Amino acid sequence: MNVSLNSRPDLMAVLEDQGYRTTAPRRAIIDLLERKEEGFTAEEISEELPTVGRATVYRTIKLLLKAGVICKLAMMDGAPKYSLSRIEHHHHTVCIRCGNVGEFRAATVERLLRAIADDIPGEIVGHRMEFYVTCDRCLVGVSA
Amino acid sequence: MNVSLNSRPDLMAVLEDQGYRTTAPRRAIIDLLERKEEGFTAEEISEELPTVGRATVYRTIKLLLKAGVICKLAMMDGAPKYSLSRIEHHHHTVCIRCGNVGEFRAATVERLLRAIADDIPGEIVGHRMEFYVTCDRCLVGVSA
DNA sequence: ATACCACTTGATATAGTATCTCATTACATG
DNA sequence: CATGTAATGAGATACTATATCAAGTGGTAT
Repeated sequence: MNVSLNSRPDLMAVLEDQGYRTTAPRRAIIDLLERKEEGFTAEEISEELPTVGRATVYRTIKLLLKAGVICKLAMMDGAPKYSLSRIEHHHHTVCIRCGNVGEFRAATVERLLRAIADDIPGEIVGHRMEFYVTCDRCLVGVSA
Repeated sequence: MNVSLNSRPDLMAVLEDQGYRTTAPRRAIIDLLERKEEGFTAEEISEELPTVGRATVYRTIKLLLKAGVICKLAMMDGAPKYSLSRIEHHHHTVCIRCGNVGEFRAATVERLLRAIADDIPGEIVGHRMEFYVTCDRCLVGVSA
C-alpha cells in the first residue's frame, strides 16, 4: 500500500466519510488540488478543468471547506484564494507580490487567542487571521 | 466651537487634507456614515442615499479606506462590511447573529504581532484579524 | 449483471460586490 | 464670474459565487 507515501489526507476519502459519492468530476478536481502546493483560486481550477462545470468546481470547493481540509483566505485586496490545510490549526501568510500562500502555526498565536477571549465581550465562535508579506523569494527578486 | 463635542475626526476634513474637493454627494455620504455606529455595507449606504450614484458611494468609501478612517472587514461568510475607525490600531469583533461590529485593542495583540514577525519568513507588510462572536445582546436574546 | 433512485452534474440565469467608461456637472481658484 | 479640472451619474462590465432544473451517474439491492 502506498498510503504512507503521502502524509496528506486523501481528500476524496474525507468526502466519502461524510457520505458524498465519488464522481469523476470530484476526482478530477481533487487530483488537481492535491498537486497545488501554494494556494489556488476557484477560477484557476475551473480553467484547468474545462470538462468540469464551474458550478461543480465551486460546489466541490465548498464541500472541502466544510470538511475543513482546505481553507479560504483573502488576499490583501480581499480577493479570495484557497489553500490545502496541511497542519492542524494554523494561519496563513500571503505574499503580496507573487501570491504564494504559506502556513504557520505559532504557539504565541494560540496563547493569544485564549487570552483575548477574556478581553472580548460575547462568545467567540471563530476568527480570521492573515499576514501579508513579501516572501523571501520576492525580496531577493526585488534586489536582483 | 463644537469640535470637542465629537472626538471623531471630521471625515470630510480628512479628505480635504488630501486634496479632495468637498462636494454635495461626499458630504451626504459622510454625514450618513458618521451616524452609523455599528458598521455598514456599501449597498446600505447607496440605498439610503438614492440621489447619490452607486459609483460615487463606492468611490468615496474607497477614498476613506485609503485615508485609513474607515476599515473594510469580512463577515464570517466573507461578505464585506465597513466600519468607522475610532481608535488607533485595532481589530474587530463581528457578531454572526446581528452583524454588529465592535472594535477592540488588546495589548496582547500588539505583542503578538511583534513576536510573530520572527516566526514568519519574509517581511510582514500587513495583516488581517477578525473575531466572530455572538455578542452579549444576542446571547441574551437567544435564552429569552 | 442490472435496474433503480437519490445524488450529482452542467448550462444557464441570477445575485452580490465593485470598477470602468465617458459625457455632463460642479467645485474652487484666479 | 469665467475657467479648467475634479467629480458625478447612468449604465456597462468584471469577478466571485449560488440557484435552478433537466439530464446524467454512482452505489446498492437484487
